[in-house]
Amino acid sequence: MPVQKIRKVDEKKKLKHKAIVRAAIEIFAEKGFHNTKIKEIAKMANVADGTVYLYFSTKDDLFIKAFDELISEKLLIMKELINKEDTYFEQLTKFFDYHVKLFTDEPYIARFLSIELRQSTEFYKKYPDYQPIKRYLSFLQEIIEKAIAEGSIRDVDPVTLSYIMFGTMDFVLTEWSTKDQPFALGDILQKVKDILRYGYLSEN
Amino acid sequence: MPVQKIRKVDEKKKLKHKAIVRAAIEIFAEKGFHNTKIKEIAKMANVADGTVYLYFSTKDDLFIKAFDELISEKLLIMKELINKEDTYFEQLTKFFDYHVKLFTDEPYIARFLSIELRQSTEFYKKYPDYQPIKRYLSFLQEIIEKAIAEGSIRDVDPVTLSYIMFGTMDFVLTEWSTKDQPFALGDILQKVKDILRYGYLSEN
DNA sequence: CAATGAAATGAACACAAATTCATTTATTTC
DNA sequence: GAAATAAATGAATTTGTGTTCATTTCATTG
Repeated sequence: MPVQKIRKVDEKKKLKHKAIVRAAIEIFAEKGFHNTKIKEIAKMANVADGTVYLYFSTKDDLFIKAFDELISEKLLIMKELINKEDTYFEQLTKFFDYHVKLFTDEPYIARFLSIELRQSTEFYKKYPDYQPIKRYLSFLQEIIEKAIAEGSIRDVDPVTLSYIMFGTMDFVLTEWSTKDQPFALGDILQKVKDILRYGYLSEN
Repeated sequence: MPVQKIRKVDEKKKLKHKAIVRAAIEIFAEKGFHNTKIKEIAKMANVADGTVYLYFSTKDDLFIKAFDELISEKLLIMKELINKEDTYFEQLTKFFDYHVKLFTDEPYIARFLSIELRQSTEFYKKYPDYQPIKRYLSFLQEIIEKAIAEGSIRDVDPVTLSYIMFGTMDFVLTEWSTKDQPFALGDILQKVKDILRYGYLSEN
């Protein structure tokens, strides 16, 4: 097997690719898909407008790939973090915290997630295969299934619970990021976890 | 007090206004804000392009007013329906059902709600006063407060519970409407209510 | 039933922004 | 280090669509 020569161009290519994606995420997040100009992304990534089209075929393509990379990256970190927990119950509990942490560590990320979720309705028709949240939800559902098997949570429908968890966190994060952080995320998260654990029925 | 003469034009005006709004809701819902052309709305409402601008100052304005009217209408119906329930606990329970009913009775309505929720991030900066979901959430929070006072649900934070309920229903409806009705809404709704009532903890 | 004014029309305008491509610059090869 | 190849540039092109406004149609009034 011949030693693969590492060409200078290839390194550069990867760097540019990354720079464009990062810039894209940031600006898409801030302004939404339709208010984002390729010019702006190019500028932030320090490349010419045309260069963007050497790496991505269209604006749609850039958006899709940017989001895909973001989700993949976050999912990877999530799996690493989660797998350190001893029980599946703990994994489920920590899922809330890590999700919020991962999608708020840079302030624009949460906005990108919520924007994307909506935009996806638009993309769904054009690109039926594009279901970026799916993997993320599947992972959550697996944890739920294991926690049920473990006996630490009761036998609820994993899909339903995943919708509740994700839908809630998404709405909370959307409110939070739209309204310029009107409430302490940690507090509300604690309350969410409490309600979802014990339900809202009176104890008696 | 002189008897107000009902002028033919005034009636017509109201009719056109309504026709444009209805068309707007339907097309915005189907295509999202940016993929909707005024021309199309005009066509569906059976008016000329320019006529739209006699009733609404800009496309933004039309979108905002259309959504406002939709929410107002739905909220009104919701209040009527809900007030027939005897206990606040029942009101809270039925809120789920009515919400889903109201936003799925015409197939595009749910999509409009979810699109709007997202778009609002974009509009929020331009029009800070525009917070259409607020009234709806407030109403839900009032019911929660009363149910707590009544003693039928435990003393949870009303805002948090309203986020859980709304966020969950919104995500469920988004999935449902995006994916061309992949699951029976009634079934999943039942499961959602069960989890939120009793929580996901094991009974023992 | 004229005369007046209001409402409606839709072709034309203006402009923003995605994409292209002829040209320039950088990298690799022998 | 010269020739060949690859990458990058950004001005120019193209396209799409929100909005305007001169003109036409319709409604009201006395």
